[in-house]
Amino acid sequence: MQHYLEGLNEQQREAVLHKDGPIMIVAGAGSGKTKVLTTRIAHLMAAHHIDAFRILALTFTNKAAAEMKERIERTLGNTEARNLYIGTFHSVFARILRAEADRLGYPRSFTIYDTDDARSVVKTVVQELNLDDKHYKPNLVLNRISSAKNALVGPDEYANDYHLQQEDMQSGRPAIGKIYQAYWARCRKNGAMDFDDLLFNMYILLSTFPEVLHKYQHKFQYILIDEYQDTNAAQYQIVKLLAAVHENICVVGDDAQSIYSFRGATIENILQFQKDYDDVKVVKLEQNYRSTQSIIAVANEVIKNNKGQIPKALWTDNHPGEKIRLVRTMTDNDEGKYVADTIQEQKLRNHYNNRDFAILYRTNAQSRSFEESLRRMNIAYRIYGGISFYQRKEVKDFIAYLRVIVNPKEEESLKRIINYPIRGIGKTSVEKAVLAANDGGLSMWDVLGNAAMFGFKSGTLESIDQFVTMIKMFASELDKKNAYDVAVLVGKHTGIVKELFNDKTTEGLARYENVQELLNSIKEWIETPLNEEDGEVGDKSLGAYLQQITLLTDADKDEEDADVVKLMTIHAAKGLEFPVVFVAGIEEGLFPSGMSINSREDLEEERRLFYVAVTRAKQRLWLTYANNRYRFGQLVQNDPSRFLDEIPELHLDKSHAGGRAPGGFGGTSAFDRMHGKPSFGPPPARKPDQRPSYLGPAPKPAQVDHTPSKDFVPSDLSGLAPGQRVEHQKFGFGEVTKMEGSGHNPIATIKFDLNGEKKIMLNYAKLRIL
DNA sequence: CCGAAGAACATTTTT
DNA sequence: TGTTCTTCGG
Repeated sequence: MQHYLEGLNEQQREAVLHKDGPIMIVAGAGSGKTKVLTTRIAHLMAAHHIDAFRILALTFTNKAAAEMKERIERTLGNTEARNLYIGTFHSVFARILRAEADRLGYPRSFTIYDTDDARSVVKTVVQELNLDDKHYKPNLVLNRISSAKNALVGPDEYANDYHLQQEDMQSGRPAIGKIYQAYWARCRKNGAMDFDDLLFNMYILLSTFPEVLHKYQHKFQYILIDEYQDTNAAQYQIVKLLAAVHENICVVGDDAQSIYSFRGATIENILQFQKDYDDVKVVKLEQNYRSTQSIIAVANEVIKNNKGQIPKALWTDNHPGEKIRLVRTMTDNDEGKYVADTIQEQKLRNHYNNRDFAILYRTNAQSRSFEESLRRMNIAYRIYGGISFYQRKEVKDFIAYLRVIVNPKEEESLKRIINYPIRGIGKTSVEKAVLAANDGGLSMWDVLGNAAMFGFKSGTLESIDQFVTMIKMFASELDKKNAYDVAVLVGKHTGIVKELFNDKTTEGLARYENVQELLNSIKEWIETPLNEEDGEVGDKSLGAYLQQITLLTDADKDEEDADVVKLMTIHAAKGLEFPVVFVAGIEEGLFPSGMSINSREDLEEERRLFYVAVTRAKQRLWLTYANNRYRFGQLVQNDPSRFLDEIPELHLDKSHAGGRAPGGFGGTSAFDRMHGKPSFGPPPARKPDQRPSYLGPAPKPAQVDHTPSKDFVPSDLSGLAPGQRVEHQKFGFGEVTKMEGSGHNPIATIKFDLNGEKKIMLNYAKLRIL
């Protein structure tokens, strides 16, 4: 009975057994935090008979949630854990917002915008306000709006806030408030929420509808929050509301691992937790079960340079382990090569598999040199982060169709697909529709549905009508068929799948496969069993599917045990562990990032990031940096990171690759002599079709300008046929040799007397038939 | 109206 | 270096 308690140490057990009232678990890296959380939930269910439906667990990634669920199932030996409310803040709130959408004036199947979508809405809004998007850069504006939302500052409040207005004035962007208002309104009109809205609207829902608040306050008898140090103000307020009745709130976190302040997270939440509730139980987990003593020592040495932490001492009983290897290379390419070589060597010497290695870096852009060298050595790898599956153009295009079917008010997706595949509704027509919509207070979809009233010319009108009919047809199929069948129908009926299939280039093939994979994922989603009865959660509609996938990262769909080296940013590595870790690019300006060296707060966050990176390693750790690195294609010099100076010499082994001379500059070492040359192998061969650069750019074929005859009048070209002689405004006289192209886009090939053979698009060019 | 080709610009980090 | 925006020719 309760065998699951046996593997716990004293503090862990204390955290698990504490039943009611607030508890804060300060959990150092690798101290068994997930184990405590899952055991605690299992214990609540098994020993105290708490219904799974009444437990809310908020995690940082979907993957962590899935893992926890699985572990609880294993512990309890049943499938009750499926009924837990467990997931990221964003996905759990999306679920609730879906159920309560009508109260906020949103459709149930509201669209969730990812960052790209949001950016593009900002851009349109800026343009519609007649502002310069060179000055009001969408990214910058969106960040500002995002921070406001994360601080629960709404658009009107923002626009009327003296202090914020002053700030925007001083940065020369006084119109941000206006943009925020317009952006907010546009999202509402589109029936869409961005990531931040999922939090903000959840807060609005709870704070304006007492009966809703009451419902969820009572429903969630126990609340657990992982990675509490990375919660922001909005999340904090929501949690406070939800926990107010039962006060059975358990937060787990480590202030030393707070690395998301750029996303509005505030370390204050965890530092202040004890003041938020009476009688907070505090448990500290300080024993590390993950890493060697050397690794823990280095982590501790570095992090102690930060001020204002919760006092704690991370220690371990583990093997002392090897010293940490510090490696300098000449360039980032050498760094890549060194790491790949070392992986190869370690595999042989210490019998590691590919999956035992991780390469961690500060920025996504650093992945390239590692990719290249790993590929060259035939070592399988996988990159996490970067462009996720659902962000690829072809996937997004397909998803846009599905979004429009479910929520036709949604303009971004509508604009994306209205002329894909090409159906003759071009930019001007779209602009016209948008303008008409804005003038009439309608949605673009409404305008398209009544296109005849808005004076489109007949050809366009026909295309629009066909398009509208098609979307309506898809939508009506949704009542009869499941999401997968409808998606397949969309692929067939629009011709997208066929078009991609016919593209036999490598990229075309990949695009085709991606769309197939998307279809498979829908199928899989349909076939996964629903949660038990819980009405507001489980529905297998297309709308629910779409909401869910936007919140997925590619870290979430890990083909587990694939034997590959993992490459990711340090942020993405949070919560993970690997036998062997390489932390790369430890240079001033890169790590710490050049953006963060101007304030103590930012710099300390970089240091915490370094701490996170180091503590991912279980057995062996390499720290690498390069003297020179390509940035924007330009070779740039970097100094070694200040963090390296904070590591006492005795923990380091510098013998492997040049080491690092005291004071930061190095003499020539064996490694330098080996790797000092900028490149390996034969010099890059010039592509055969490339002209040598000393010849200058290839001369353009001379063009003979033609002055049109005085009586030049463009003829009606609908009957144009090969053999006819024509006059072109610019190219002069010639003979039609061939006709091709489709109905509304005919192309004639014409052999000109003076300018050679050219292809002419007839509905553009002006020709006179002689 | 559409694609190709050149220019401009971009790098923190992510739900 | 790699992507996205703009321009231009067919």
